[in-house]
Amino acid sequence: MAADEREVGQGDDKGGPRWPTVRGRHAAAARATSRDVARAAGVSQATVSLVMGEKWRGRVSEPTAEAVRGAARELGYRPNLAARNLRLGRTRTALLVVPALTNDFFARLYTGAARAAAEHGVGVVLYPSPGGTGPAPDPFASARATLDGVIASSMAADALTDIREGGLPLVMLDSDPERTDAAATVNLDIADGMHQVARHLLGLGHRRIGHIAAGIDSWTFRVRARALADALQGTAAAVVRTEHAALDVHAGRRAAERALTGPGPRPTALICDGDMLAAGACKAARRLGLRVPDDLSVTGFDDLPLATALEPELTTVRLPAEAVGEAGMRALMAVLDGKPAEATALPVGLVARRSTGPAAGK
Amino acid sequence: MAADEREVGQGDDKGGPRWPTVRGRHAAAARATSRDVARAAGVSQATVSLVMGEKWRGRVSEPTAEAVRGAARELGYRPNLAARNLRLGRTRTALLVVPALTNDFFARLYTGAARAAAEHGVGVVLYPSPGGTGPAPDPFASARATLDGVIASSMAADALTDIREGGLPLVMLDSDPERTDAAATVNLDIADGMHQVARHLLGLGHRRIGHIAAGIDSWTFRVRARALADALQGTAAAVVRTEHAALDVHAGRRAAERALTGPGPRPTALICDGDMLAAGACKAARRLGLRVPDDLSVTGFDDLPLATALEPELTTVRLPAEAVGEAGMRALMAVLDGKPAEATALPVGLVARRSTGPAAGK
DNA sequence: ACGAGCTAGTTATACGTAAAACCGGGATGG
DNA sequence: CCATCCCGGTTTTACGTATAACTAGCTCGT
Repeated sequence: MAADEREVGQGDDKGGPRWPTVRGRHAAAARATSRDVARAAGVSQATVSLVMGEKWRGRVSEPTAEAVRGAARELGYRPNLAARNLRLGRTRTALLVVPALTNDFFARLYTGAARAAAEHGVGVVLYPSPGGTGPAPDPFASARATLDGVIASSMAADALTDIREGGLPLVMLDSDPERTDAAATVNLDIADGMHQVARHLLGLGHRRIGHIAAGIDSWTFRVRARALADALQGTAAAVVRTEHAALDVHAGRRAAERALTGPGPRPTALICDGDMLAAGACKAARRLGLRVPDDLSVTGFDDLPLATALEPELTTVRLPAEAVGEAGMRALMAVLDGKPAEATALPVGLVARRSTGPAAGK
Repeated sequence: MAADEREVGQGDDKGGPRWPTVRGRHAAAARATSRDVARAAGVSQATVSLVMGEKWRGRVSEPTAEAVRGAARELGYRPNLAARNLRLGRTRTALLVVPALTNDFFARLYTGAARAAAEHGVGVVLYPSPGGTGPAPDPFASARATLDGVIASSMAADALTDIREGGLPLVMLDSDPERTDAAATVNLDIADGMHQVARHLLGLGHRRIGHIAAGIDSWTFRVRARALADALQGTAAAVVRTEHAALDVHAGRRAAERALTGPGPRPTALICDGDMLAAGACKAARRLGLRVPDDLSVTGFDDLPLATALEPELTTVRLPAEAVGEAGMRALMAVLDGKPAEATALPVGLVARRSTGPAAGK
């Protein structure tokens, strides 16, 4: 075939119209195509596709297949994924939307999602929704690949409307299961986690509890406040103080100082919506001359590496972030396979360490 | 054209061979193509392409362009990126290879790279090289997109050989600038950082120094050890003890215990190759009844959020991780624009906090 | 002996986009 | 008054792959 006589990456030599080569300036030395491999192996391009696609059993003889593989190796052939994606109409790529990776929870979530994806032969593209400044482009353009589906954390709220418009199968993480149009949801049983914290502190005799809450309007934090109230309902204990803070140590310290120095009786325990906040609360206690856990018990949420780096080590609620990512990816795979939507809730567990103790002055 | 008469997502009606639709099972309700938009707007597909590509000035009249935009909006048209990538032979996508995102340094590095990429209208795909178990697929397959270039941390060593074979423009981060085939390199001035640490401790009167080193064979850690030796050369101080540890709190604590309880005179200061290790060292000190910084000074490396969460706050070397990511991405963009390769070195700075103090028993 | 079935391939599309080349017709210039 | 240029498009083609449909040659059962 005339078209097959051309050199790798060169235009053909017919008299027809010539197009300048529109490759990137660094075209990686004109990659070999399946046609180049075919020519080198003396077979048709279709045969190369068959062999490379592992679908050649009973279609191509072993010697021919080996010749193709040899030629491919020789030429350093790698299939052009853009072409494959176009042909197949699917990319085996999922988009993961999270607020920020510098938050360890989401980094772990990504890790789990990536692992589950790899098991399915799927890639993961990230869209860290730009909460701060910076350009906030179309998530789909930002993820420069066509996508098969999307997994989104409800905390990446600012990107969600764009994403719904994408019309792709969507798995929501940590979102209100009551009111979501997602194909599936994966949640943590945050309410149970908060109940465990409350029971733990009640058992230690605490009656006056402070809540250092995340100053973020997100389902998971609303659930925590409600669950805490529920758990203390009908007991001798109560939330005597609630302070809101951004999710970092500094903000946590200041919120804890407010909680500990405000009017009324001082809490004997602080429940914090995150380990960072708890670390801040510990610093606040130290500043105020309170010992943890003797004078003040502190609990966190997340079980970051930080929790065991602190002194005393933090009593906290372990959130299985990787499991969330894995479950989310598996749910997406199920949806893509046409299986019915599901709402998964993963258990969380209190990890009692040394930052909680019997209530002081009981 | 007969081909233009077809319904969205349907095959044409000619008598020719019919192929079953090979789209994903969840084909997102058969997305509109540029041809559909063209038909709706009463123009040719080429015109749609012109208008959507923002290259229509002087080629398409304003009313026509507006009609196209209207039709596109109406149909929810989004260009098929796989097709665009195939056509253009470039994807505006870069691959970032890092060891793990759960390491805050690399999470920040990613953040910076993603920001710089967004400024160039480029997307970033991650390949967290699987240091542990799990499937370790071809990085290029894992990133299910064709790529314009690669940015790789030298710490993701296990993936590097595959990557070089990809033949893509490569920017190396934190790698030996002497011996790399990368198109550009971005490094931190780690040696200077270690010199600053050494000077700081020398100034505080420390003479016996322990080094809690990362048990990872990577350029950055080799540089640290060498720089530390250099800095102490010709002074009254010396490294009296070196212990290696994995980069986590627990390993750090055990290494520090070895360093503090081993034979010979006890170090009065521990220089740690990471904040996690330093946190472990602080725990070791507490276990051994040593006060930080009164009895033992401890320094870290990284300046993680952890550094200010600890008590006392950690003296450490701030590594501008985001700047590394940004510089790496900018270097890649420059390489792709055909600009000459460069070797960038970014400054690092000591942050003196409370975990270091005058040498005990001087 | 001969058609059916199998083997080992080949041929012919089509995916959706970008853009070079082409083209009708009105304005313009000499 | 005719050649030229510009405007506003259209036609055509190629990117590289996957796969349905076709086919030549061979085997085998009856």
